[in-house]
Amino acid sequence: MNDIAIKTERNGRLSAEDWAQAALDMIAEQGVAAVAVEPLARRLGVTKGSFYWHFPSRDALLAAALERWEAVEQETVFGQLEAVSDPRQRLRKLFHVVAHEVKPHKIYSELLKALDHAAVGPVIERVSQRRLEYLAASFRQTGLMRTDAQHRARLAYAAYVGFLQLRLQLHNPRLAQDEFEAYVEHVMDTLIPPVPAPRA
Amino acid sequence: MNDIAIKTERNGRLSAEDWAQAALDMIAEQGVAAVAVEPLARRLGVTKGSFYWHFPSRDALLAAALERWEAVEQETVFGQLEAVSDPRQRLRKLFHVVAHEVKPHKIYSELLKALDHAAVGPVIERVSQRRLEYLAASFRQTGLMRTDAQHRARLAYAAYVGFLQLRLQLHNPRLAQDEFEAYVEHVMDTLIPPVPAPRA
DNA sequence: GCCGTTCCATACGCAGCAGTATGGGTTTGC
DNA sequence: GCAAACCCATACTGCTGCGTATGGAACGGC
Repeated sequence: MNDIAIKTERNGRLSAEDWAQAALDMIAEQGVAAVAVEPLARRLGVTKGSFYWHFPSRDALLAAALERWEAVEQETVFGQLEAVSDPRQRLRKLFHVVAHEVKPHKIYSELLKALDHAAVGPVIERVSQRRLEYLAASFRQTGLMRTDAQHRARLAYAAYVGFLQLRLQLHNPRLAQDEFEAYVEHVMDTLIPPVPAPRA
Repeated sequence: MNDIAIKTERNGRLSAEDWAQAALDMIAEQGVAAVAVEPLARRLGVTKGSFYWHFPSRDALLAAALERWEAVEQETVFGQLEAVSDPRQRLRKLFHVVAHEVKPHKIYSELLKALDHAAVGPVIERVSQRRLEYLAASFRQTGLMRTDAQHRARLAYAAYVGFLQLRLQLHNPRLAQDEFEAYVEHVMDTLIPPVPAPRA
């Protein structure tokens, strides 16, 4: 009784974008491998006949979904940081946002797991590269020399990726709420360079 | 011509351990989802008839493979560090080993990707917990207070996990060999606390 | 209201993997 | 050297997903 309801909300016909969005939802929930035509059709309340009118193959759907995701990925997380001018405060806000808004990163996490897939690899490559450069630029502004800023960006980004992997399934979830806050503070104190002391 | 050779090297019969090892090899190469009976049988130069004598089901094979892995996982990486007594040197050696011996961590990386799997989750939970406690204890010995040591261990371990994910497919591989060494140095300088200054 | 386009259902063939049944070959105990 | 346990091949069934073919319903222009 849940499978049919989804379609009737949107009266009747589907578009290619609907299928791409459904594929992204499926990726977020169960990963890239779960993007299958017939299960998606069941969820949307239609049959394969619908799908193969909009797309020539499953791979085409995956490509469209990834393209759609990459297009809107920009403002999802890093868009909230435009306003903050101070690099340290911007990095702190970034860490805070990443630590608490996990849902938007679900798709990215699942795509990382499918890095070996031919269609996924290049997308993650580009997105990660952009984010790394953004991080490196921010660290550069905090006073780190160029290579150190790049290395610190790599370290912070690796910690971010590992955090995504380890968070969902690991340790008791809500008992350690404030302990988690303390952890985030520790991460920021460790990775964000201190303000240079004013020369006496 | 490659599929048949593997079996004939080991003359004839297979054991349950052979199947478990083959499953682990498959996990290292193509992930948990690739652990399928018939492909493994083809690789081993036998048929399914062999498998279903040793195991009642595919899940049983996965469970046996995971049990085998968890049993030998201890000495694989962390066993090399028993000798080093100085905590800072031990951490440095750990970082160095992790950064350069990637192959042994391939299985762990693939198991992380399958954390949602019912049979994989508990194993990773236990292994990660043990490693985290080892890390926390080492950081504790460097002078960090207990909570800081735990947080630093989480951070270092998240960086380790993210490193595993990002390494294989990302960026040009061998051109940045010495740049990579510089990165590892940066990570150690950032995460390993300095020796406390002798009181003047 | 007619027709062409758009969208979808039904029904098919094909392939890959899980699991079962059964019989045959090989080793081992004695 | 014989019987019993051991190990494997063959030949099935069943399920699920991909892709195709074809016809029909709904919607749009006019």
